[in-house]
Amino acid sequence: MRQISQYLSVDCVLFGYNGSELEVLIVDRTLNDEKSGELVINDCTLTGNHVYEDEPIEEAANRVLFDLTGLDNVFLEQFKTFAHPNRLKRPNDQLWLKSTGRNPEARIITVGFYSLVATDKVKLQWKGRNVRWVPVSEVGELAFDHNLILEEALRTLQTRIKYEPITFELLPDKFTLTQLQNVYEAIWGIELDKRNFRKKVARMKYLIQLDEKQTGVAHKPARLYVFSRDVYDKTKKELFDFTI
Amino acid sequence: MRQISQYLSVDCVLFGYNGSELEVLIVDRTLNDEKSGELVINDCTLTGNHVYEDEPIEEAANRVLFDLTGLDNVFLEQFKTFAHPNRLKRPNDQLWLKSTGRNPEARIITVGFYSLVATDKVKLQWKGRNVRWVPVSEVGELAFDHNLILEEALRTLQTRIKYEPITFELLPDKFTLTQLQNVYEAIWGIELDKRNFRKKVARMKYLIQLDEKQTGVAHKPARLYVFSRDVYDKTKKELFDFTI
DNA sequence: TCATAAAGTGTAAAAATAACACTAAGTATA
DNA sequence: TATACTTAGTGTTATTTTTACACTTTATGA
Repeated sequence: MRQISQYLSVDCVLFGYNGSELEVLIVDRTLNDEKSGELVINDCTLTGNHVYEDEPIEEAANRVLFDLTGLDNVFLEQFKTFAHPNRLKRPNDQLWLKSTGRNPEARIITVGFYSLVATDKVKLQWKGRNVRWVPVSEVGELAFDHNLILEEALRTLQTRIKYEPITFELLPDKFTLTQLQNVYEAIWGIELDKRNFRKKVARMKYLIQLDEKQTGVAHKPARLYVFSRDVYDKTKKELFDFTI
Repeated sequence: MRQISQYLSVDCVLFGYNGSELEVLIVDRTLNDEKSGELVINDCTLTGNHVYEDEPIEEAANRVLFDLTGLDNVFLEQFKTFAHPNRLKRPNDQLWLKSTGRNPEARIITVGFYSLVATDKVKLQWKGRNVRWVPVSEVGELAFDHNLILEEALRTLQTRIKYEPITFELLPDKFTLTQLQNVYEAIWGIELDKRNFRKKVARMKYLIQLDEKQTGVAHKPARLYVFSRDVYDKTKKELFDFTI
């Protein structure tokens, strides 16, 4: 077995929620011709970066996230690795690899992570590149194999929220039950019954009702809730059910 | 960004079922000193292999599986990637890397797959190395970070069988309900109520009762069942439930 | 004070879960 | 050939969960 030519990177699919739709963080990728200055590449990618030598991949993913959002200790989970030898063989991707000094023949292994962030906690910034939230339903063609990566991340998210209380990560610390319901609806792309939804979450002990209400809304203000990780950690063993 | 020194491999956690316990395929790793002939390494690993240049990782995983079992089209799923820079820094692992001509300083990225095979369909063989089924509960210390990989694979399996009908992969084509129940019990390490279990599986349309019975057993013979992938594929959209 | 807008609430029928013990049907053997 | 052995196979009841469905409450703003 000989050493093969390859690189290691992480891609972070950052999901956000704008109050009505599920969004994902997208970065512009532009390249100007060295001589003519002409714009030769102008498309979009997910957020990602290479992994430093001797850097664990989880650390690399956290670094990408921190550089983008200034946030630390954010929900971040590895979901799949993409390493097909042809994943970056489209002309623009080859051009891009060359322009950044990489061997375009090499395999680039990327480990996919997804992350959930409450957009109101975040001020975006990234090395002067244009970063922005885009509704998942409006994401067009992305560079590399990033459409595939986004699809897989979304599928993972849709499944994961059925069994794990991670939707809170997309909301402000204090939120209303309607907001919580909206998050599920946005991720699954379906509508849920309000009364049945509330009956269900009423069973979640880790959802704590506050003595506070919404303010500044032109209608009956809603009660606010918080997610208690403590209560969740204490009770999650009981929650394990043997559904087959 | 410069090219870093690293390798890409796959590790396949092959789960089997022996009729009462969940088993995993384990390989001996031995190394003799070149001069003295003395046995310097004698431990065990999961089954895995490097990924060829230009080979997709799924293909590499299938290749490992095929070389071991002669089986093709077996259930095989990627579950996690392990790439910590120190994952192979124990003395025996360093020795092993050197002896196989690899730079022991390099990072070895391994993509973990797990697979379910009905042990009665399999005749083991692997490049003259000693391969054998070991009950998961009896697996001792493994080389590399393979105990961690096994743990993660098992955790994934325990979760996955709650929501997806993959336990059939561990059984002969025709199986009894008791055998099916035993598989769940072996994977979860708990006992289930027979009557309640049967009520539950009775709702699975893709579980087809045959007009056949067990033979050669010294007691009332059980009805045989098969899993119908066709029926499953047709109904699985309906099965998507919005449990939160 | 009235219009507007979302919050918040209950019931009944159907389905799923959980706990629990005996009879049936083969083989083996005395 | 009768009996022992062993696992297969089955039903009920109480509780919980799910599903479908519509009106009242409470704040703001005009």
